[in-house]
Amino acid sequence: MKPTASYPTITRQEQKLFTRQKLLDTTIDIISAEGMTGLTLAKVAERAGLSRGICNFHFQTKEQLMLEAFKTLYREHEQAWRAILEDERRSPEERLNLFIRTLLTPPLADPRKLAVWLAFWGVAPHRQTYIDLCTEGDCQYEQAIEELLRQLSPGQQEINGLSLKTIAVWLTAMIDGIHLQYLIAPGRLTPDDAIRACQAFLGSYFQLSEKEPDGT
Amino acid sequence: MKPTASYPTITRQEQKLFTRQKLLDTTIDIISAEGMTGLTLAKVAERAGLSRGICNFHFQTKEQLMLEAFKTLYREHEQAWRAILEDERRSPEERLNLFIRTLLTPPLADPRKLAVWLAFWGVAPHRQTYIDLCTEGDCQYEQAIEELLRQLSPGQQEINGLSLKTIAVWLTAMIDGIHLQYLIAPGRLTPDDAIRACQAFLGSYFQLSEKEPDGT
DNA sequence: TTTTTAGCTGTACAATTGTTCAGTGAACCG
DNA sequence: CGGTTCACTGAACAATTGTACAGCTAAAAA
Repeated sequence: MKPTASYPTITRQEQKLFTRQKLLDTTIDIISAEGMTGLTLAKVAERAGLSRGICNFHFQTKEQLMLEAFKTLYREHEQAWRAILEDERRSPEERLNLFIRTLLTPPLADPRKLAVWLAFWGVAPHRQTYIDLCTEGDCQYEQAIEELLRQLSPGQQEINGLSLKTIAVWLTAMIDGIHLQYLIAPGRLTPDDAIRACQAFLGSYFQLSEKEPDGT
Repeated sequence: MKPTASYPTITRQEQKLFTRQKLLDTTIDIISAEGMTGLTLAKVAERAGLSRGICNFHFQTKEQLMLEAFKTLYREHEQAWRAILEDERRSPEERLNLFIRTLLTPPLADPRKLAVWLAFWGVAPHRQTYIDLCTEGDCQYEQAIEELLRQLSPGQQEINGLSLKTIAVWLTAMIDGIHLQYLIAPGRLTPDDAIRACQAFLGSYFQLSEKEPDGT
């Protein structure tokens, strides 16, 4: 199959970037559907409609391809939470609520995407590079949450003797745990319930107005 | 290598069970060290000091071997929490504290073991058999926690409008999330901190006496 | 003892793996 | 236009994969 010869001819540079991205997308799709053990360079190439050696051409090695796919995932995630946490137009409380809701409901928290995260995490403990990536990404993530919590409780550095950083770490742990539950025990925990769990957890440290979208 | 010819000769039946268990242990060791992608029947056989076809002989297929290893893991885990949660000699509060501490500190919560859990979970979403196993195991687990919470708040079916079951699910989500943090961001969350997180979380629903082992 | 049984060996096999690389043809540029 | 560049091809590679199975040997049974 040849490069899609569209009307306004695509430059070679664009074509390369386009193919590269397609390979990354395909990689994530396969992992999502079949898990880490189902990922094969041949499969990626075939599914992308390209030739066998294409992955090595773009990424040299399979390891590199996986790492790059992982980075893509992290970038998407970062973009999502930044858009919410750092949105100055909303009140801190609004942001926190929206943040929780966004992370615990589709499209961010859909089984397909979560499966990829889990698959990568399952590999991460055995590769320092992955751990480094996680550490770096999660650090900024938690700092952003901490910052939001700080805005939520102006002046105070501690709540009930706990630093805001600690509470931020706890919240991320809780969110990750809920994601795991979604995957491992589908249906056990409804998104609404999960949101309530986080709000209840935070409610014991901050005064949050119960926001009911609609009354019964 | 021949079967270890000990002094009191081992029966054929015992030998078979022994070998079978050794293969399962080796499987878990390899997954722990290299992840799911590092698991190979040849490697298992070699590391166990046995011949190539041994895994197929005992488990027919690789899939079966993995499933059986997963079951072993679940059994160990179940044994651990049952010993604590159902220990009638301790007060409910003691049991809850011990339960949390046990699940969040070594030897149960050591990186080696957690890595295996994570590796299996990473595969689970793609095999119904695994999910079924998880669902079954987790159900009993959560029911046991719920029962303990019930003993902790006698008479009440709800707390702050939340069912005890809901709180039990939340607690397991929190514990899983902490386990994930241990692996993905080692050192970020200390066991002491993690224990405090759970206690703080539960503290907003139950009256628990802060148990300080030693004062500074 | 002799015969039977069965746990295990180790070779063999087809399939698949990640990776290499000379070749190709279209985009690029002077 | 004509020469160069380069994204991509696809056959070939050695290595490794899961699995099958005839044969061996020591335990069990007769």
